[in-house]
Amino acid sequence: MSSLRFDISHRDGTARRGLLHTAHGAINTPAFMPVGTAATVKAMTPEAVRDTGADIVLANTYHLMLRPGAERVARLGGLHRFMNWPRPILTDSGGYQVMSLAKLRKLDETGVTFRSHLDGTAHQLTPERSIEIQNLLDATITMAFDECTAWPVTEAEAAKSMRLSMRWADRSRRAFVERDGYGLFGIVQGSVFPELRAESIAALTGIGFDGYAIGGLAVGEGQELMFATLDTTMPLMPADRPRYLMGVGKPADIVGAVQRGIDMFDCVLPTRSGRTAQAFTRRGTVNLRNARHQDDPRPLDEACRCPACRDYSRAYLHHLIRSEEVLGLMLLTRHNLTYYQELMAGLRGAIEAGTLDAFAAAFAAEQAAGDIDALATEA
RNA sequence: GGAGGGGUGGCCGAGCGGUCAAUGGCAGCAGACUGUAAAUCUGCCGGACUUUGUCCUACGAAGGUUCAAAUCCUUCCCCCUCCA
Repeated sequence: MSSLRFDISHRDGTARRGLLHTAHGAINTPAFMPVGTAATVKAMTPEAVRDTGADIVLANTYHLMLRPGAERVARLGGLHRFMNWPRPILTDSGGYQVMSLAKLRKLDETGVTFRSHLDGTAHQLTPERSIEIQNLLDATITMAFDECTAWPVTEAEAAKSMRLSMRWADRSRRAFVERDGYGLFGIVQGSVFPELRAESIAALTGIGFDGYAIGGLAVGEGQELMFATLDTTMPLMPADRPRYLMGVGKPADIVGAVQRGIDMFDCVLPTRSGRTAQAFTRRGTVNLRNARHQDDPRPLDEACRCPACRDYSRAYLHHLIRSEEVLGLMLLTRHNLTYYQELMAGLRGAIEAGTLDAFAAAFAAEQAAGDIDALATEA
């Protein structure tokens, strides 16, 4: 019996619409979790994050252990109070940094020793320490410590990496302190190899987790391979527990993954792209830095309810980006996060209505049209 | 009046006889971004063409030296610093 109640209210094909109950409030699924690595969703106030429709945000063990330090956050009352986000928080275990900071770390059976990207000092992360840190942070959902298998890999390398992650998953489970409304998720690895994914799922369900994540995808393999991997992997995942596709993704990735039964997502794309001038829209992406917008008085997307679209012109957003003004980052991040959350709301509504396939088809058609002029009429 | 320094592609600024259509930076034009070492990174950036190449026009202006000049010489124009 898990301490995280997960109610699935609707199904449409293999997709599910649910509610995950936690100590910090409920999460509507399928859910998108904005990434707030350093205890902040960059360029956003927590109020603004909530206003986009987010129920939960993600923070990062590795970054927060280096600065400001897990013990300090604990002394200050935990992450929710520290960052003024009273709702659920999921913390990544540092497993992604095992991959992304490959040049700065040494890995062995015990765990990983990182050289801090901030000051070069050495810091060790083991499954036990990662779980302890996430406990100190007061994470609502704790992630097992794993190695995000890089791409490309041979099957032998992927197997070795996955099996290490499974041993670490067992240690993570043992280190986790059960509390009501808190949970621990295991992470399925195995790259794009169906047998390895199956072996990984068997290992994790044997240990028992409150939710199951799929890791090691969207690392360069491409959407087709990612979906193919989900197609063979998802039927083996426990049906009554939330399923979380880590690090995904582009809007089209999310739609396809929801159709395949994923309940939770996180991705830096809406926030990072918001800081690099790229806006996500129903008609695809728009680069607001492009000269074509400099004289355009129209809103980015007339139908969008976010402040960037509601109160400002494309020309002004373009000017802010060009001028490297902070407001430009704020507004575009706000818009992208709003777009992602509206997409999730649309997916949830479609599952409730039993019209997910039609929703996905309409989504794809509109994205393919790619005509951003159609988003706006002169105000 | 005297002494000296300098004028380089939109801007700043290297180069100081050939490997220079000319390092860098900025600006400009695009592209990328998927559990965030990212307000970052990459490409293009004199013109034309049959565009991993060829040909034009280019380093204040005009002449000159040289097989060869942004680079050396002469004159002129303009800017800056210091001394009177």
